Amino acid sequence: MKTIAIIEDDQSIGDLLEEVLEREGYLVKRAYSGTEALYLLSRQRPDLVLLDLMLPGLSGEQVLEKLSGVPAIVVSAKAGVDDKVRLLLEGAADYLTKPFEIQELLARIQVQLRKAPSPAAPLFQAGDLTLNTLSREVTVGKEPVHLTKTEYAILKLLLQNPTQAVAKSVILDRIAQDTPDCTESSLKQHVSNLRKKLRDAGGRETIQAVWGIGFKLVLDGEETSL
Amino acid sequence: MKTIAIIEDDQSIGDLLEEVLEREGYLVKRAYSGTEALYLLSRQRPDLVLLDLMLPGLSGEQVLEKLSGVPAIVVSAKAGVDDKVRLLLEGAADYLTKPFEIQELLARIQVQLRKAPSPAAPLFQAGDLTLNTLSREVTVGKEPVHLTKTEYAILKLLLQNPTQAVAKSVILDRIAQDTPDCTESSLKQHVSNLRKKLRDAGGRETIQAVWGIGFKLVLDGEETSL
DNA sequence: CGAAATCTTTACCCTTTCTTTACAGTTTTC
DNA sequence: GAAAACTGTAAAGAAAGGGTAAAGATTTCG
Repeated sequence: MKTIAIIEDDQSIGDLLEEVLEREGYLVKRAYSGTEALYLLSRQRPDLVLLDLMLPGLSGEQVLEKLSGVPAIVVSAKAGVDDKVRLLLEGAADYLTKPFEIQELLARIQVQLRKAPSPAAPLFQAGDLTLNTLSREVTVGKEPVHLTKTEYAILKLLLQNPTQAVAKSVILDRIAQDTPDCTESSLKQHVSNLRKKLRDAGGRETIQAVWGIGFKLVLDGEETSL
Repeated sequence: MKTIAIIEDDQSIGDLLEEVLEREGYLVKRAYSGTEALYLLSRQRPDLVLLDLMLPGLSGEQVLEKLSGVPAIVVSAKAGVDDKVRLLLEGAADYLTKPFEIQELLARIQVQLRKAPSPAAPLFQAGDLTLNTLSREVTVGKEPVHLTKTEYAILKLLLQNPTQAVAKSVILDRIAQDTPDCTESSLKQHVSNLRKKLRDAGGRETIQAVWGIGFKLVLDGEETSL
């Protein structure tokens, strides 16, 4: 999901934008002044910024300087060519004059986002479970779950083979580099801890035992009658 | 020198564009129909295409499909939102309605060209942290921080992969040219020193340990642990 | 050379993680 | 139906990892 920061002091315009963007599936952050914008940007890096020029606090131009890589679409009532040219040369990715058609804005947002270097999101998902192999973060819904190295390795292996039964010997094999001394009896302990953490984070029971074999991930409320 | 292809059937408009662009220092190629455009593009790959929509032969849309990566600014007399949206979503990088100010076109051309070869940002930022690879300066907010060679290398590596867990072995690998004898135990010492310097300069705690793996940079005030 | 800065090593404490042991509940097998 | 084999969870001790300080080793630089 892409994050878009709306930097706009006019409440009603901002509300409208937020509503439209969220309906399109974007995650929206807002700031109402230049200084607030800088604070917002310092805390997190959105994929795109919608920037109003006439801001209290810092001017839009000053905010623009601080973006360092995040594309910005300037949305302004200033229709003059000089303003457009200046902002575009100063780093704006695009410039739209108010009033504008919301459809055009959405299209131009897509243009900006599609050229972002989307580095093949290394994400594994199943149900409300998400595992990011880059940040090594695991979430249940929106809830982050802290896993140990071994638990992470187990869950990742299961997520790579959803709905398939994974033999205990295979699991031990694959996590051997992380946890060389793990035996079958400690494995069941890890699985138990893992299940508890997922449960505590609000997840359904997703790791199921396969009798005599190992474990598997169940996606839906499916039952595997023996 | 950048090459721009002008695909425009109107001779006088094309001449005007060519003259202006050449005065700006671009190398200009021309095509007067859709089919000619495809031939031109098959022979050489310009850095940017200026594309008129109403072409004899193939339509602008059809040309657009064949561009495969070359950014295109559509220049058209069609001012309707539907046309704009359609073209932008089909791959156009920008859309200008005739008549337009030549200055704005030049600015938008620069916008397209400047982002072409991902210009190896000399600046890395995260939160209130800034690292300038040209001057080798690191600041927390406005406060300059003096780092040793090793500390600088570590921080730069983390800033290049924000929010990603970076394995200790990877860090050791990447800083090996600067600090060949660094081991895991000395690495944690460097990280400790680095954290202390950033802390003393007023920074938040941004370098987080990933248990058993290495370290990562946290942008938000997000918590991964516990 | 000598001083300062930098890097590595050692040591210690604390936290996290892993394995083991124990025991209760289930399923299978005979 | 009972023994055997397997699973699930808890608790505790063992092992490993991380954080920091201090001291020794090395390099840098005037």
